[in-house]
Amino acid sequence: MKKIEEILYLGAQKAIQTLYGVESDEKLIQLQKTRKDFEGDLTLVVFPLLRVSKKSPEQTAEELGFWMTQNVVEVCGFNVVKGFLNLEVFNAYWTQFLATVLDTSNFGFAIPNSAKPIMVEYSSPNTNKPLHLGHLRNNFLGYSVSEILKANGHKVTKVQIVNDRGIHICKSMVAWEKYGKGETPASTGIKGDKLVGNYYVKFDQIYKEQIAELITKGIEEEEAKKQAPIMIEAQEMLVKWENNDPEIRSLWEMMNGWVYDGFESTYNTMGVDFDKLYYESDTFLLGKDEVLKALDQGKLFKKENGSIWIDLTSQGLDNKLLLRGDGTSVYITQDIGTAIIRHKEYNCEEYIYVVGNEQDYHFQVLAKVLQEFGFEWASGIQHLSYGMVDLPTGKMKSREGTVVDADDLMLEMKNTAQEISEELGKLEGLAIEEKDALFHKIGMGALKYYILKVDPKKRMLFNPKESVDFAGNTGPFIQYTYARIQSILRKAAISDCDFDTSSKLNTNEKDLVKLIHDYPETVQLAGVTHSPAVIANYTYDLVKLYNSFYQNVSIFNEEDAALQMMRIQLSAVVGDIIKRSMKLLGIEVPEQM
RNA sequence: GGUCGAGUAGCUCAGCUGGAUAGAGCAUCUGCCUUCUAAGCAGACGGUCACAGGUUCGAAUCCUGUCUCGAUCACCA
Repeated sequence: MKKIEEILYLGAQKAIQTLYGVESDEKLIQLQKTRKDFEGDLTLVVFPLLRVSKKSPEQTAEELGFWMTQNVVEVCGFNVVKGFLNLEVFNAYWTQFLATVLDTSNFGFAIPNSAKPIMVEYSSPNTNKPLHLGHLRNNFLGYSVSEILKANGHKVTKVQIVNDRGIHICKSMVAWEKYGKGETPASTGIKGDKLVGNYYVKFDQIYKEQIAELITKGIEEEEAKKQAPIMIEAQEMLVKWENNDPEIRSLWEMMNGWVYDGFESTYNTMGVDFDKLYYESDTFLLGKDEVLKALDQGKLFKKENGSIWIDLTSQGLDNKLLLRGDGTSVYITQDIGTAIIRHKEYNCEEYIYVVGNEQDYHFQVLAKVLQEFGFEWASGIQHLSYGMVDLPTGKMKSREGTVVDADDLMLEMKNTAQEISEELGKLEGLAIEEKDALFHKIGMGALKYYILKVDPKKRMLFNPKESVDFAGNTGPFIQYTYARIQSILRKAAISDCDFDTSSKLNTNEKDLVKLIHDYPETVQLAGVTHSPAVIANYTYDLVKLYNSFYQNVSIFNEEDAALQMMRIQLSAVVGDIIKRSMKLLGIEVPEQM
């Protein structure tokens, strides 16, 4: 079925040709949705046409409106307000469109695997401390963008790079060795990532004490930081690690293992997953090799102290260090190796890195470096740069203990969902496990929606009070509407009933159908802009409209059977779109709440 | 200081490649449950779209400058 925009565009083109003898293009024919306050469905802005018509705006609009009403079947009327030609579309177009949607599965989505393969990297935590609120935004974004790209027909591979090596994990290891007394997650009942995180904090504590002590002995602060014994131990441990010291390696493996167990449980609660995990410890050596190779090829330069650099000043960037003087690798070295391995293994056309905007410069450099190295596919590297999550009190700071733990937050959301649900008391007939699953759905729905409805690139404020709000523009509001629709569908028990396209749509219904009409474009827009917020906002608009319809129009009291069926089918379509849209956000939707 | 991003209602956010009187939610205030789930609906109140210029039939949107905030410019990750 041809879209009405296209039909009207072609109609307008013909009208202009006939009336003014001119070929027209997108610049001249500007169609847009008619604003709420005016009669009509679509509006042609005639200002750009005045040059051609050589008449007043009103007169031009009148002429075009008249011509189109006569010659375009779908147009049944028009009105003119200033330079705006408001066109009215026949009811039958909308009802037929609705019937088509009913016959289409996954309306608005592209055919799976019909578009270029894309890899999405997200999450990518350090293994020295637990996940927090910032990681939640990252994970929700990464997962959702992957789903949205799939809906746009892309074959998507979800990956993460685990930053499992480096000085940070050595710090936790040193502290555990010295003060851990053999504690394990099993012996303490503490979640693995939390336990390791505790020792990271412990390290910092001791480190500070030692610095203070050295300073009282008259040593400068700068120097004290270098001399603190526990820091020296950590650095020695890192060297041992790089030299494959078996004891250190097994301690490292054990403690990382604890962290992975902890992370797995957190990812589970979050409802995110990965097709493939990469570990920095596996990829950094390749990165080193590639850098040395490029040095041989004369693409890099070496300083006296042996450090290796790339000159990107011709590209508007600076000189960038790729390998330290002592031959050890830096952060970007590893990213170079990882990128190359990934491309070998998956040969994608686009690589999306979901990483905070604090690393904008890093990814600019990474793409340039890989291109300098001769990897053409590096032009497909894209940084999905998202803004930081702030608290009402300001930035999250681990030193000030204002970091919001991911596990704690998710549990709190679920508990709030439970409190509110039980207060409302609509859950009779649900088993305990079903209720528990429901509270999880609602709690996570609230949290994910709260975070994803904001444009990714913008910094966002996380207000704990607002986030547990379940009314208004929230996830639970959308879930609630879905549950309402399911209640209707259960009662109606629709079979594959014929749909009568002669039913006259009222304002509520037509508004809904028009919005449904926009769904495919919305999914595409979310895909090209990598923005779940586009889906979230669309869904909210749809749900708002539906609730208005629901409240103003009775379905089961309708005597006209065809009309009643149309309303039920309309509800079914809305429910289906809500469900699939929420799935794009990683949010589940309940049958009852 | 250089580079990048942001600034829209008291608060949190929408506003696509320029179009009509700038929209939601929260908060405050009014109504609506004997009818398909009131986590809802209908309404009121609330704006110098940071500021100043420019481009044009028309600017929250594009350009220039200024101000404010954030990020970044490490042999950190």
